[in-house]
Amino acid sequence: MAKIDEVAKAAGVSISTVSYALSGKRTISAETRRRIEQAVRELDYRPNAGARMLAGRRTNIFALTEPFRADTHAPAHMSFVLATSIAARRYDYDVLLLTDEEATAGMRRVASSGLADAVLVLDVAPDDERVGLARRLDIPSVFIGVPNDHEGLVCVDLDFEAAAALAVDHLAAAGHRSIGLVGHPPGAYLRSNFPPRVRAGFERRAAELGLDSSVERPEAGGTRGAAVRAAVEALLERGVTGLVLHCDDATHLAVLDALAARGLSVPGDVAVVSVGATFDTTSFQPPLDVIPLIPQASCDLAVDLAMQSMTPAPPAPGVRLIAPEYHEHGSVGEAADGSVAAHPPD
Amino acid sequence: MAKIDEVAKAAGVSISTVSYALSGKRTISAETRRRIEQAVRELDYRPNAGARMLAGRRTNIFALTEPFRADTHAPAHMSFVLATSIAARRYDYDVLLLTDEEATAGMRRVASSGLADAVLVLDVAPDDERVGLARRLDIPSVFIGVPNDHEGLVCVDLDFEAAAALAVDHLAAAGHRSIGLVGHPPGAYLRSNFPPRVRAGFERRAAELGLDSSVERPEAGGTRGAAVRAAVEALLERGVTGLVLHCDDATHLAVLDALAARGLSVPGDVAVVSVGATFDTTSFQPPLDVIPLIPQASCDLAVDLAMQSMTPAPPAPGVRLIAPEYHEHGSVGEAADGSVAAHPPD
DNA sequence: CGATATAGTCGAAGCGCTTCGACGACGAGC
DNA sequence: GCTCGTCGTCGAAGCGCTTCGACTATATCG
Repeated sequence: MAKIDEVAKAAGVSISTVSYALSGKRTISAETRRRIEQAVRELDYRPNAGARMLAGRRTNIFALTEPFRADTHAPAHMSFVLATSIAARRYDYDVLLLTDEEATAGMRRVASSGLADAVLVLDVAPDDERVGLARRLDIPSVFIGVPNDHEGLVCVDLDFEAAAALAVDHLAAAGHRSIGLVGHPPGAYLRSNFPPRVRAGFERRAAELGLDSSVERPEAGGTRGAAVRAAVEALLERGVTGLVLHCDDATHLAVLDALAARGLSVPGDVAVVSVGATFDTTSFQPPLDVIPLIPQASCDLAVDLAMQSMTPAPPAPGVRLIAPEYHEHGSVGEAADGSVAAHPPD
Repeated sequence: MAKIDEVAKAAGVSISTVSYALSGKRTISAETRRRIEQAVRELDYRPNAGARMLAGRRTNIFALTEPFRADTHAPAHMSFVLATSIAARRYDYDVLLLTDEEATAGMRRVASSGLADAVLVLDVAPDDERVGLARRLDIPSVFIGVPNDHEGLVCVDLDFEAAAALAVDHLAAAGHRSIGLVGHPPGAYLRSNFPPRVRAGFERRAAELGLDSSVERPEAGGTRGAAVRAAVEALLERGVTGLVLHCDDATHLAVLDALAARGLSVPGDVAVVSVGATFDTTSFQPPLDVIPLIPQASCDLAVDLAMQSMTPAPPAPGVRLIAPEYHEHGSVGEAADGSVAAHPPD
């Protein structure tokens, strides 16, 4: 717990010189800097956080609001929290966690007590109460996810619509004329911002290409995949030969099981593409083509934007969509009827 | 962003009176307090965090170190993070998250820069590098989990040994003479502190009661429960009629599937007890008896101890084990051979 | 009834840092 | 040779709060 005056004394310079050497905000001679750095090392000096906040008007802390509701899909959300935390550390920022009811109230508290320099908003609902609050806050915020009303906000996310459209493109290019989407349960469409966007992208592109399309949104868990099985049955009965999966890993498994139970092979009889997965789709049997949701991509960008928000030239409000990437793993084959269209785009 | 001097002026008192009224550290007349509180409300005053830290030598922040490694079981760990955060808020404390590589290095950084008042250590490995560091830190720490070498540390956890023993007691009381443990995969016994404790409690009590006992530790995931099925087969071949489950939810499902596939019913043919689950075991088919791991219990106690660590009378180092509780849901029946022992111990 | 305790309030001294303005030294330009 | 600008450094003024000691007014006691 050495203090800056001890460093100054050890290096034979004044307190302000130490401060400038450490912050780099004024030029310091190489020799002086060397002596200061050595003193810092020898004394294991680390500036006091409170003093730094008070004098520097900067906390080096991001508040991360992530409700962690009971129905939150833990693995995906944990990935985002982790990715945010890692991204923040690149700029020497720490992450303060606001969960549960405090996810909203804490934003106000933390902002007006000057505990954080910016707020990162996770697990964004379509109609999120943190939207209005963010506009009123006197520190910047960045949303990872896109609420319905996002005017004036800085948002970052995978382009889920484009991702779904890209999946449809690949199925269409392989000759599939009737395709199905296995989506999240209906409840998720109210609580989360992205399931509706996947669905919209899926249906729009299918319509543009003149494909038959259907959507099923089975409840996950429950009686051991029965709902998923029923959903798959329903899609197959409508003649679907290409499947887009936007759901959790257990539902992925259940879909593959249901297909196997019907004696259908992937990609022989049915083509399958996973969209927006944060988990590894290559460990399924068979490995699945995927347009992944990469937390690191969103979180890195979000943190960059948060940093920029604190400069004199903050980023313009608006939605930054990350372009989807298609990863082939062999789960999409030519449609059985042979009426194959052109090659997959790109 | 009103400041304390504005509150003082609005209430017609001095700055120090406002401070004392807000902290309660000196007596303030009812009338004065009323005027101050009103001014605080009208100005929406909130003390500046940095100034408070600097002057008060207290951050109102707990550092929470939780590595979130790649193989971390997300739902369980998220529950602990959430429970800790909620418990901390009860004392007006915020939680700063240290993940990944920073889980260790961040402890040192946060402690010596005075960014946190105490450290809460999650996801404790048997041989955890944070143990040595915690001893050297100049702020207190509380471990949620018990490392092998815990001398001088304050630790909190479910009494996993007693929990496993309690499960064995119930199986024995129902007349089961040959019992099996389905534990976490072998790797988890190195990374986590509690699987070995469950195993030890299981084997010790089985030996004390003169039961035949076997342990299987199937790899989870992978080829769709094949390892779990094999483990169950192996146990059944050894004549096991009572099963203790200490594993993730997917493995629970796989075990029940494997039993069903053999045409065995629960509790008719096989008795099943789940130990240390953080998930709901009543949604299985059938609902399972359980000795749950309740994150809230551990985290509340941990936060209480952390608070007490900052008083002039810190808690004595040592392991605080939380007594296990048995919840009956009908998955344990009398053993088939009829040689039933006494009733389950309370 | 004077000595003493107690309640209620205030002023001022920090807490450890950042940053502004100033100043000396020195090289460049005229 | 003198002025000017730049580089490197320093002193000191805060940042907004907590807390110590002191002071007044009132209550308590022998």
